[in-house]
Amino acid sequence: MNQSAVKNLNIEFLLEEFLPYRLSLLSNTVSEGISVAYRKQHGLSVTEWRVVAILGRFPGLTASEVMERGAMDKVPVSRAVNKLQEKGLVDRRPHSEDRRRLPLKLTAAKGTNLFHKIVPKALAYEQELLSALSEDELAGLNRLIQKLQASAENVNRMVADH
Amino acid sequence: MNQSAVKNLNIEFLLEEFLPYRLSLLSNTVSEGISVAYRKQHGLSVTEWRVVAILGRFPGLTASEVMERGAMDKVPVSRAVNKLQEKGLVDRRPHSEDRRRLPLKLTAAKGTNLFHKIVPKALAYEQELLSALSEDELAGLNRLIQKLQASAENVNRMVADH
DNA sequence: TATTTATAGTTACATTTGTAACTAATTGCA
DNA sequence: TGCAATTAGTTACAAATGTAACTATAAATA
Repeated sequence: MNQSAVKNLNIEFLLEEFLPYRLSLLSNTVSEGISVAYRKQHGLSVTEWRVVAILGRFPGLTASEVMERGAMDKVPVSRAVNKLQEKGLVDRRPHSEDRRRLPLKLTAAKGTNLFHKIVPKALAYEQELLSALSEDELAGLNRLIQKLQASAENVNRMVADH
Repeated sequence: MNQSAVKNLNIEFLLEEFLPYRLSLLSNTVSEGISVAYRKQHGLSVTEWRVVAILGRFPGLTASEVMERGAMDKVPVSRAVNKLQEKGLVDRRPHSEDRRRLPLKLTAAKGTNLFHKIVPKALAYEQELLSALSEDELAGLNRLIQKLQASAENVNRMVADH
C-alpha cells in the first residue's frame, strides 16, 4: 500500500522540469565553478570580480555607471568598491566637475595585474564549459538567452503594472 | 584625448558577453518575477516554495530526500521546513524505524491548499516566459540546458580534482 | 537668489545563506 | 557486545545582499 510517493494531489508538477528552477540550478553550478578562480585564489567576491572586470575594460567609470553596466545593485557595488580600494586594487579620485561622482580605475600595479591574471582563467572556464556545444548550438544558445532575458523583463514589467 | 574608456589594457573582455554572467542575470531576472507569486502573495521564500513544490509531488520525503531532489543545501532545507511547520503548512512525524528521519507532508488543510494555489501561478509564469519561443526553440533550450548542466558539473569535478 | 527636487554614494537594519561544529540515532565491524 | 564510523537534522557564527533611511552635492524652478 505504500503509494504515498505517487499520490500527487492531482497536480502534475515536477520541480526539475520547471524552467526557473533549472536556470537557477545551472547558474549556481556555473557560478560555483567559476568562482573558485577568484574567490579562493584571489579573495574576491562575485561582485568584486565583476567590478574589476568592468573597470578593466572601461576605466574611469563611476560606481553608478559600473552598477548600470553590470546590472548590479547600488549597495553591493558601493561595498565592493570600498573593499577593492582597501586592497589597493582600485583607485578613486574626485570628479573635477561633479564632486558627487568618483571615477574609478584599477591601480596600475596591483589592479591591472590582477585583471590580467583573472581574465584568462575566466575565459578558460567559459571555453571549457562551451566545449560541449557545437558551433550551431552555441549560436542557438546565445539567441535563446537573449530572447529569454527580453521575455522575462517583459513579463516582469507586465506583472509590476498589475 | 579622452580615450580612457577605450584603453582596455589590451585584453578583450566584456562582462555582458560572458556566459556565467549572462546566465546569472537571466536566472535572477526570472527568479525575481516568479518569486512575486509566492513571496509577496504568500510569504514564502524561494527555498520554502521549492520544499512545498517537492512535497506536493512527493509526500512523505524526509528533509534529506527533499534536499537531494531539489539540489538544495542541507541547512536552508532544515530552516525552510521549520518555518513551514510553524506556518502550519507542513507536518513532520517521526519515522517508525529510524528515529533520525522525519518524513514530511503538506498538511491536508493549509498545505495542500497553498500548493493548489501556487502551482498554477508558477506554471502560468513559465508559460508566459516561454511564449516568446517557438516549439523548436523550446526543444533546443531544453537540450542546451541539459548539456550545459552536465558540462558544468564535469568541469567543476575536474577543477576539484586539481 | 532661495527653495525644492533629483542624484551619487554611504550607512543601518533585517533577511538569507553558507561553513563548520554539534547532538542524536543508527550501522559496521572487531 | 562494545566501540568506531555514518547519517539525519539542528545550531552557531560569519559573510553577502536587499530595503530604506541618510548625507552631500548638483540641477531645476520659482
